[in-house]
Amino acid sequence: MGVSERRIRERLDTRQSILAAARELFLLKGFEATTIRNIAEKIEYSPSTIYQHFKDKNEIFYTIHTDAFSELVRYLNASDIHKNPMDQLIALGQIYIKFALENPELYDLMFIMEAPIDFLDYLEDVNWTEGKMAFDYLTSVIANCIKQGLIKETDLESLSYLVWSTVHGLVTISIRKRGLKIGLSDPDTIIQRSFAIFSHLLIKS
Amino acid sequence: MGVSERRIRERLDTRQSILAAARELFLLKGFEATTIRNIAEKIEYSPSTIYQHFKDKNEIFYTIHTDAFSELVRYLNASDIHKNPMDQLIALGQIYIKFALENPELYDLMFIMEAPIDFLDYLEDVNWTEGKMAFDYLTSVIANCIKQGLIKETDLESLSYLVWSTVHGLVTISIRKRGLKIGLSDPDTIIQRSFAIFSHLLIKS
DNA sequence: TTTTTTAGTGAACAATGTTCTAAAAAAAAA
DNA sequence: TTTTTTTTTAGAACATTGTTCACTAAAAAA
Repeated sequence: MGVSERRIRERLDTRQSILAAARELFLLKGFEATTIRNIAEKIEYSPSTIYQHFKDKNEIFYTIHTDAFSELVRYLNASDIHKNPMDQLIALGQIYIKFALENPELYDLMFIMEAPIDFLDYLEDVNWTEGKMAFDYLTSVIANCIKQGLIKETDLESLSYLVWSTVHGLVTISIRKRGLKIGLSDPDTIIQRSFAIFSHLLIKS
Repeated sequence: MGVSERRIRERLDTRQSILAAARELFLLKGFEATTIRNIAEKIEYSPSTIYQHFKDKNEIFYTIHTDAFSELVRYLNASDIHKNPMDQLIALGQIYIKFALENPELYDLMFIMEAPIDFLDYLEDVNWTEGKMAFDYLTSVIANCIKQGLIKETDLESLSYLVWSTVHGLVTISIRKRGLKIGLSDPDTIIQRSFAIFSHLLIKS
């Protein structure tokens, strides 16, 4: 009898609908303004039902954050069309920036907000798998660059951290609205230009 | 009669005590956990008194953020002991990083959190004076480097933004706890190393 | 048909930022 | 000194938040 299978399926469906509603509200109005009651109303359940599927609000957004990482990684993988690892590295940076600028709220959730990391802390999980995988990918591409003599040999970990930090810095200043308020050029343009300069610095090294 | 002067002084005193209490609680427990009632209790006033001095919680933290900028700028000014603008630029970066790592909560408030910028939005103020002044200082030092041929001539705005982004990225990954959870070396060390690599890239350009 | 398990609800709790009304205190005016 | 006006302060109240708990309805298993 496939009855228990159906129940599992139904349970997964409501879980997914909670996530979909949460994500939609989050993209529309942000984290704080997305309340459990909002989500419940949207899926036509009572607020307490949500707590049957998620421990708390943080877990909901940790899950959304994980999904967003799948999307980012899918994006990043497109960089492997380049044979030359230096080209791939630059493509990687550009894709990363593009993702951040096109999905600022998701980027915020993944790399700035406290909610997902707080949930990780609650799990007493030391490993942020999502982030680690993306970082390891970057590291491997940079390792190829060094191996082929395209970048001067230096400490791989530090260099990878530098590259990540740079693109992260470029986009977060904009996302957290520190760029505009300073009378700079259009965020997108200045980010592109700055990244171009950084790329040249790397290549020439 | 100096009575009104005294009243103004007293008013300023309570205002300052609100700020001091808010700052202390904030450094101890963070933004969310610092409640208006907490602050009121600490200075032995009722919560509503606070609203006679500040429009809302955001204004309190906008003010703290402004004070923190004074401190940062005082720090940064120490960089002018260097005659060589390239040395000064590197010192600037190191001081900036030092400030961020020693005052992570303040740095967070100044460059990551939404509260101060939200208050700026409420004021309909387009200019984030505090940030602009610090950025202009950086820009002027970089301009000197270019003038003296120590850095290859490029778009000044983009290069300044790149330098700021890089150090900002280096420290914010750590502050928002994305570094540790990835199995990297000790945050302080890796930040130092990455910044050293970045400095070399800049110099050689 | 009865029992057990599951799904779902509504009311309630404590805490939050904020506002409003009224009291108390201080200063100014008489 | 007494009265009036202004300023300070407090306390209660409001709407909203995340979250929990005791209970009901429904479905599945026995």
